[in-house]
Amino acid sequence: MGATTTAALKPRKKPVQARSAATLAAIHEAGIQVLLAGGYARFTTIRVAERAGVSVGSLYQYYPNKGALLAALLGEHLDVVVSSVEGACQAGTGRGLETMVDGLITAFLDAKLRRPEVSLALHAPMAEADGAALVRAAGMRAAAAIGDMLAGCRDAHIPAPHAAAGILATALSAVMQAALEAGPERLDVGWLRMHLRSLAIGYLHRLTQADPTKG
Amino acid sequence: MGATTTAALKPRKKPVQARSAATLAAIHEAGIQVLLAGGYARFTTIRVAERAGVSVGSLYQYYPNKGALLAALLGEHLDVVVSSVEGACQAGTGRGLETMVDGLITAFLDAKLRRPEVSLALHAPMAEADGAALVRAAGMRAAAAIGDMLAGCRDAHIPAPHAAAGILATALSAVMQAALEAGPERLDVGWLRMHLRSLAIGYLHRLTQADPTKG
Amino acid sequence: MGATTTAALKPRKKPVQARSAATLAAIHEAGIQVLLAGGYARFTTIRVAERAGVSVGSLYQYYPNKGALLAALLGEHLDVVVSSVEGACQAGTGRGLETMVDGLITAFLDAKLRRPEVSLALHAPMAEADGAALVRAAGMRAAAAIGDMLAGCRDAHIPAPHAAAGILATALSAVMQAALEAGPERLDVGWLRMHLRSLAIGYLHRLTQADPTKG
Amino acid sequence: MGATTTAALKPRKKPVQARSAATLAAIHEAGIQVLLAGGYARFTTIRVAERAGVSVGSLYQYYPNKGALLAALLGEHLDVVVSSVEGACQAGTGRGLETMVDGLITAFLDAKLRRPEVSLALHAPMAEADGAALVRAAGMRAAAAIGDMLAGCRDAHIPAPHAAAGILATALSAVMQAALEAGPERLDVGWLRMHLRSLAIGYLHRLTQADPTKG
DNA sequence: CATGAATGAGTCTTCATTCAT
DNA sequence: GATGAATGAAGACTCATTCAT
Repeated sequence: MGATTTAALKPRKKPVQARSAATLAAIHEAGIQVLLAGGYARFTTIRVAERAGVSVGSLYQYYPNKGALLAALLGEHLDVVVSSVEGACQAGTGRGLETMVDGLITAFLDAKLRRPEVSLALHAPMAEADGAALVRAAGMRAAAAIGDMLAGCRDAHIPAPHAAAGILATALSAVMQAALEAGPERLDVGWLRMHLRSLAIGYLHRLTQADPTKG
Repeated sequence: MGATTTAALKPRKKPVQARSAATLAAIHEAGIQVLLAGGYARFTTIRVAERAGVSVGSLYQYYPNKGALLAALLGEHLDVVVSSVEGACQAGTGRGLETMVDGLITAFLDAKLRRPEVSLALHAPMAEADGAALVRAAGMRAAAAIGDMLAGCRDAHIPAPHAAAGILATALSAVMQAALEAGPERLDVGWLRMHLRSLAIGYLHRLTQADPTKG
Repeated sequence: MGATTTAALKPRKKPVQARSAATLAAIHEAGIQVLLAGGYARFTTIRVAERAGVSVGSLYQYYPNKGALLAALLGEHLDVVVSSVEGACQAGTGRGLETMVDGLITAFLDAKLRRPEVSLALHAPMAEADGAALVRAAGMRAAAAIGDMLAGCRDAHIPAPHAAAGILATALSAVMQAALEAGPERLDVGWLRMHLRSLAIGYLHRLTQADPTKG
Repeated sequence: MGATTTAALKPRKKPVQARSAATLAAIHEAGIQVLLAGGYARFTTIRVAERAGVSVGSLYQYYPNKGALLAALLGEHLDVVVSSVEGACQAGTGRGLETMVDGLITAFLDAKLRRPEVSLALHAPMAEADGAALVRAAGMRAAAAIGDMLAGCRDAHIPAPHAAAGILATALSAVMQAALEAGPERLDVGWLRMHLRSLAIGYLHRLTQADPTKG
């Protein structure tokens, strides 16, 4: 299903005209809104089109099917976050552990908190079939970047840095998501940052000490 | 909506005859199978009934609606895991930090790995509306138990133990789930245990050092 | 459909034992209650059986199908009313017009108001296929009795008394039913009786004057 | 439940394209046909759509649910009849009793006999829950109009004219309906008119004489 | 005989997708 | 290109009826 699915989920055409770009953006935004308002279960093409102020037909001009739209929504969000993380990792290369982690977490928090509702809206789709694949891919990209950074840590030797990076990425994402789910307004960013930091540094620090024969 | 939903999702009747118990069990198992085979999107009452070898009508004799079946599946699994964790927490009360964490992780791993496919099957449903609520509730139960245990740690003072417990539970679950998703066969339990341990101990240890003004 | 239907709607067996009679009565009463509580749409065999405190199986011991149960409910009620009317008509034979009408209306009111809820409960079923046939038959019985009575009126010559009787029966029933539907508590019996009387006497009286060439 | 029901039963959208109008009309007509052919019990959305030569989906584009379709069918018919009656009542205002009654009955007969099958088809639905409410409302509109007319009768003082109007409307409708049910072909309109006239005039006339203390 | 679990045909309703205008 | 009416497969759920226990 891999190749076929992937192909089928590609957007139909690139917006070459200004109008197209605007329409595409409207659909995009509408998708998030619909997801937010009614959950994954009420995410229908008609509702998205209505909210975007276009007809279903137009929606299908841009996306060959519902899955492609969902994939686009997910893909963009994941890309923003992962790109941000990748940037931080490049910037952090060669630094000390705490500096690395600080940069990583700052980038991650910034990316996620720019539009917290988007993360909330996409939570359910991320768990389903095609979504999970995209998430997995994004996770691997992030883990690769983080792993590369960790491998070149100046003041600490982290064994199996790419494996550790995968675990780290997973843990940080989950805690972040859980914090968002408690309600954007109840969110204490300083508190959250502190705990993510403790989690990351504590974990990595511990890895440098315990000598895992494996990993 | 809380009460209403909860009420609407309650199973319809307890099996009083032997025949019923078998049917109920078959439906239960079939639910997992269907989820595993086709994902949440293909989880339909008809398919579940077919796989269970009963008619749709029978399914509806035990569950008032699809959501109730899903809730039952989810609820049972979550209960097994959380109960296991609660047990470990009670047993770990008054011990040292590492002992506590070891007990906790062992219980968690045992519960999750007894039937790894179940965790996989239930991943998507856990993200959707009603599922999320159940997960949240289970998470809180677990966090409460872990927090209580941490509060009475013999050899370390963990500030705001219940908050830490919540984060810990989230992180451990996510890493566990990700590990399962990589494929049950590719799973190196020893390796996983080590990393969960490092994550937990590293995090908690760090919390005792850093002096968080907040939390 | 006539003969077949009729045969199929006959109760399955006569209650020869005391227990049977009690069960039958319970089912009967439960039928009315269910109709009253949920309307015709919620009138299901299971609900009736539950309310009667018996199993569906037992219900089917007494009635071969749902229609038969409904027919029995309807039939009994119609029979009570029509019998009462027939009695009044026999008693009124040979009297004057007003005496006749008074007797008729008293009998009708008495029969209908003994258990007003029953009339309400049965309103919808009376309009449906099989019900309508029973109602028609009952109406004809009543019209026959009333017509016979009218034919022998001492102080007035009513042309085509059986035709008039049919119309009278229809009109009185409808007004009665409408009055019940307004709510049993809001019902002013004296007022209702007066109007039924005016309707009947006024109509019949008028018939004696106008010379209908036809009828 | 009043408001809710009413809202839920509203048609979904007005046809803006020519194609839509045709579809809507076809559905409407098909609804009557299905009711006539199979009775209320066989009135299903699928059958209506089939008979209309459209898909179920199309039906649901115009009516949010089955009840709404039924309500529309019923509503239109009732509105035609009541409007006709209202017109006659306005025209009859200030006239003598017999003139009034003649106008009323003519209007009523005309409206009902324009499409006798429609009345037959709608009989059963009129007795069920939502139908009954519509009928009640229509009855009140008619009674109000008739009552207003009667109140201004030139040659007769009718006590409590609106109460009398309600009873009159009920009686006339019932007799009319019963006459239709005997079969449209067996219907002698002259005969029916005469009896409706006798019923109405006889009743009203009698009311003016007898002095009812109440009503 | 009574019970109530099981059946499955039949309903209502939704929604991704197409295509005539 | 845009529109939105039409499609129809598919899903959730009900309920009359049967029959093993």
